[in-house]
Amino acid sequence: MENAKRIFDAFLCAKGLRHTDQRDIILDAFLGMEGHFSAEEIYRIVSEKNPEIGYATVYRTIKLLCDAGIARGIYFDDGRMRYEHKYGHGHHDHLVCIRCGKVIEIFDPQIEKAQDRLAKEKGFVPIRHQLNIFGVCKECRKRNK
Amino acid sequence: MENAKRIFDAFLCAKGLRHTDQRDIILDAFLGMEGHFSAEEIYRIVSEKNPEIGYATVYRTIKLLCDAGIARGIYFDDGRMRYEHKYGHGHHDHLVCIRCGKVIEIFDPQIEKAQDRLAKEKGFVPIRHQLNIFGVCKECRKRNK
DNA sequence: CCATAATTGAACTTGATTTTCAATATCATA
DNA sequence: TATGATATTGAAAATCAAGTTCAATTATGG
Ligand SMILES: [Mn+2]
Ligand SMILES: [Mn+2]
Ligand SMILES: [Zn+2]
Ligand SMILES: [Zn+2]
Repeated sequence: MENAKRIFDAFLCAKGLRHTDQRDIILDAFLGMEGHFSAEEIYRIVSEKNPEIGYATVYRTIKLLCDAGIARGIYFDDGRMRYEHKYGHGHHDHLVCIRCGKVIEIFDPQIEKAQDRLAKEKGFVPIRHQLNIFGVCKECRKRNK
Repeated sequence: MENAKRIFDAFLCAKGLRHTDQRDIILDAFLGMEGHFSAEEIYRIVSEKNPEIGYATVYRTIKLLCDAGIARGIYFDDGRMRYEHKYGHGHHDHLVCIRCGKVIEIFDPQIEKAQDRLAKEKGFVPIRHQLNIFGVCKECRKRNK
C-alpha cells in the first residue's frame, strides 16, 4: 500500500532517521505478505529479493515498522513473535487452528464491550488486549473423518 | 492441597514414572505459592528448601505438573512462561497491570458464550483460549496523581 | 565534495528453556 | 533384602529467538 510507504517515510524523517534501500525492501516485502509472519519468515522473503540483507537489519526494521504503526506484533503460543499489518487494519482477535496453523481473524463488538465493562468493574483501565482462541478449523475437522 | 499430591502420584504411576524427593519438594513449593510464577521464581522458592535441586529438574517437573493437570502455563507479553494452579482452579482470563505487574483474574460467562458463538460461526471448534487485557490497575492509577 | 552521524552485516551476547550425559536413585522382582 | 533394569538427577552444553557491538559503509545537509 502506497500510503503505508508514505507514513514510514514521514516516520523516519520525523525521527531524524535515514531512508535506505534495505528499509525500502523490507517494507515492500512486509506489505506484500498477507497474514501473520515471524521475523524469520519475513527474513526469508526479504532474502529472495536481496540476499545481502542481514537478520539484524530485518529485526531492526520490523521494530521501526511497529513504532511507525505499520506493523503489529502478536504472540500465539509458540514462543515467537509474529507480525501483521496494522496500518489500515483495525483491532481484531484470532482463531488459531492447532492442526494446520491457520489463523482466522475475528471481531465482535459484544465481546469488546463486555471486556471494557469487566475491566471497569475492577477499577482497571484497559489499554490493549489479546484474545486467542485455539481449536480446530472447519477444513481440518472434515479432513479427520 | 493434599488432593493435588494424590493426583500427581497417580499420574506418575500411570506413566511408569518414579516418585522422587525432588518432585515432592517442587510440587510442595508450587502448591504453596498463590499467583502466576515463572520457572525461575519457582526455582528460587525450591532452592530455599533444597539448594541442591537444579534448574533442569525444576523445568522438567513443571512440565510434568502441566501434563498432570496440576499446573497451567500462561504467556503474558514478557517472553517467559508463567505457571498457575490448574487443579481446583477453573478457567479464567487476566487483567495485567503494565505499571506494577499485578494480575487480576476475571471470568465472565457472557464473554465465554460470545466466543463460542463466534467460533461456531466460522465453523471452528474451540478447545482453549487465552484473553489478556493489559492496562492500568486502580492503585497505579491513583498513585499517578 | 565534505563532514557528520546514521546504518549495516557479521559475529557475538543474552535470556529462557531444553538436551546431553555420566553418576545416582527407584522399585519390581527374585 | 539384594539385584538389576531403567528412570532421574545436576552440571554443563546446546538451542532458539531476539538484541547488541563494532568497524566499515552510506545518506544527507551544507
Ligand atoms: Mn490478525
Ligand atoms: Mn490466573
Ligand atoms: Zn486447520
Ligand atoms: Zn498496577
